[in-house]
Amino acid sequence: MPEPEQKLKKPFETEKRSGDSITLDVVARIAGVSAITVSRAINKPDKVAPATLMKVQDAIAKTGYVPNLLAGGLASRSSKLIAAIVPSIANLVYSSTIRLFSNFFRKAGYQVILGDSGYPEILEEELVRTILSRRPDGILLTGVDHSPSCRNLLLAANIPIVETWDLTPSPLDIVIGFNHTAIGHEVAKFILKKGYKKVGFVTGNDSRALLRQRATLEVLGQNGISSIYPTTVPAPTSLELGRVGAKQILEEGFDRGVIFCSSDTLAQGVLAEIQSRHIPIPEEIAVIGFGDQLFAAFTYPALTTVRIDRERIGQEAADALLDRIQGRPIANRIIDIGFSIVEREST
Amino acid sequence: MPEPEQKLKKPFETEKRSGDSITLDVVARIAGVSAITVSRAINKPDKVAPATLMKVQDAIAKTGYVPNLLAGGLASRSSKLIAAIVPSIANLVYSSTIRLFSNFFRKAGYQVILGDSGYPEILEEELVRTILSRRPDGILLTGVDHSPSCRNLLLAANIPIVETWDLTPSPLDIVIGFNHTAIGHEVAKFILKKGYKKVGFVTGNDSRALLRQRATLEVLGQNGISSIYPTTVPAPTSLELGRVGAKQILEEGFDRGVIFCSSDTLAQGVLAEIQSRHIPIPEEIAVIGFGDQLFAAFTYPALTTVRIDRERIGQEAADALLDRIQGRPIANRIIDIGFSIVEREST
DNA sequence: AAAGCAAATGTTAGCGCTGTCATACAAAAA
DNA sequence: TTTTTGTATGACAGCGCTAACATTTGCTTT
Repeated sequence: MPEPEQKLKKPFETEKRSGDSITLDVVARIAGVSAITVSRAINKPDKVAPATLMKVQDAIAKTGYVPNLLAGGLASRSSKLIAAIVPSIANLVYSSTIRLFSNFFRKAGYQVILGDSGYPEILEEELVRTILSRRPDGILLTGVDHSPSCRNLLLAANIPIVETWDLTPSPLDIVIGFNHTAIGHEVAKFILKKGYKKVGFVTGNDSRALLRQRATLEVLGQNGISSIYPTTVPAPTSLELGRVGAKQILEEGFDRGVIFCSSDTLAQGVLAEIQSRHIPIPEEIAVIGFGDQLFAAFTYPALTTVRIDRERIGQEAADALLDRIQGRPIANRIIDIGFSIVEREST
Repeated sequence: MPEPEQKLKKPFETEKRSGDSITLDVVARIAGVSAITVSRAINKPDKVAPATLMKVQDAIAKTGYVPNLLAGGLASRSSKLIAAIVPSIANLVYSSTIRLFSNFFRKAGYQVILGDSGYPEILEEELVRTILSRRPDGILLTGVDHSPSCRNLLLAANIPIVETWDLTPSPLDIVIGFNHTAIGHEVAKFILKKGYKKVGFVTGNDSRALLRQRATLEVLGQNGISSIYPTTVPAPTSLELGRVGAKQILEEGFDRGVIFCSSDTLAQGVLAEIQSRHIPIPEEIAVIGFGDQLFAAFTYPALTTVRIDRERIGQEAADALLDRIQGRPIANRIIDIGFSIVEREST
């Protein structure tokens, strides 16, 4: 174990209002040009003569200058910041999409800031307010339900907005998602076609997941399936909660049929619980997930699930947002990316 | 499907340099006070008389004023931004820690911006430069290996820095992590104690993971274990890659013993691959993971793994960073949070 | 009643950058 | 040669806010 006390770092001399930081002016003086020329050399290099550009780049390298985007954003009224609000960054469903989204915007010269709306103690409005105080050039939201005051706040910001993961006839600006009710109906038809007589549900406590369950039940009911075992588990789904849900269903006497889970993660837990009881899958109990996450094809048995093209949500959202930001017209304000049922070994 | 063309949102009138945005001055005029009083009402409400505070709050509500933190940060030389650089936000190992970290800082009035260093095409230095241009008040890094120019950049920023997930005798500022070599040694001892004769490795291509493997091999070699099946898989680990690694080991003739994986996710894939071949776990093949993620206790069979207190990394990092930012002395610049081996059903 | 003091509020001067317009200068056109 | 055009650069003001200092107000103290 190394000695904790090496050379002690100099304490952060509270250099507020010191003047020794390296600014555009410093670089300009060293390069022998004016500040605005340095600014141009950085932001619009084609507007600067090659020889000047070189002088400026030398000066930047020599001084280790790092531009101050707070100042730049204030002056140009463009922060080069995109905000994304997701229910939880610790959920692969969202974070993998956000990763693509961020990477796309990075290439376009923007940075993405994340807001996590999954803490029950904070209101979406509060989150949005905090984020808007950074003056993002665009914003991505998850879901289409917002309180009236939140809607006002967003509209007043007068920036491009994309709502995702759901559909609405009246988006704030642009919406990219899919139809949860249609998914419920299709899953029900799939269940009927496969001939399962008993149906269990392990559903996360989330409005969209509950919507899917309701839609599935509707069609199932219309077709005479009445042996239903619904379970709701708390919102951020996990493998553990999948096991908890499955345990509950099993203890209620469910012995054969199919269990429809509101996420692939829950389904993974359901698989584990069933396997721990040595019940054959899918011969006695079949399992359906939701999302078609990367791992769904590689569980044992491989998971039948509802495929959502999450990459496409991220990509379409990024494209639409960037088009709006850069003043290009956009083709559609409402984009339905659809879904499909991927049948694998668990059914 | 709803008609895509509802009332068309007014195009974003390029209101650059318009004067109609709501600023402190507007609020001040409506409240009948000076701008600085509004500023104080927002940031230091105890410095303002209750009656004045109320007037200001009314004016804010009436106007829908949202402070501009770009301007505020520029003027106060404090952005209220904390940067966190992680190898991938789409990795639960990091994103769950970051979530706690962000939540802590949110309560303290800071926002966390994320940088994803996991794209091979971008240099850490470039990422750091982008992030520093937002003038964060503190920065969290993952890992302790940085190029010299990156170190200079970070040091020149003169802000508190926490390096995590590893240990070094000479941190940039503060380091919070654990000893990968010690883990390798302990896992080797555990393997020896359990009496396994053949040892497979499924290791992600990551310097810290490789360090652990090397340390394990060292002790194993010293104790006469020579039946070794090492596999390396590409860097962002996944369930799929776990299966790929296991398949490779199995095809090389590995038939009984233990497989040590560099992440729990890989281990999950290894479990799936072994199960798909109907080989009993742990009777014939045992599996050890790394990280003790939430799901590790709930797989079937439950996973034996190396427990890292990730929450503690996040919490200690947040505490140390905030202490530094607020000028409080910190007790230790080097914090070793240790580890433990959690034995479950897979060994 | 004068002096002293703390709390509340205001004035001023930037923070570091970029938009806008002005200017300088060289090359092309007349 | 003079005029026109375009390119490169610069001066200046101001983005919206807050630190620092200044002033005012209403008190307590002597």
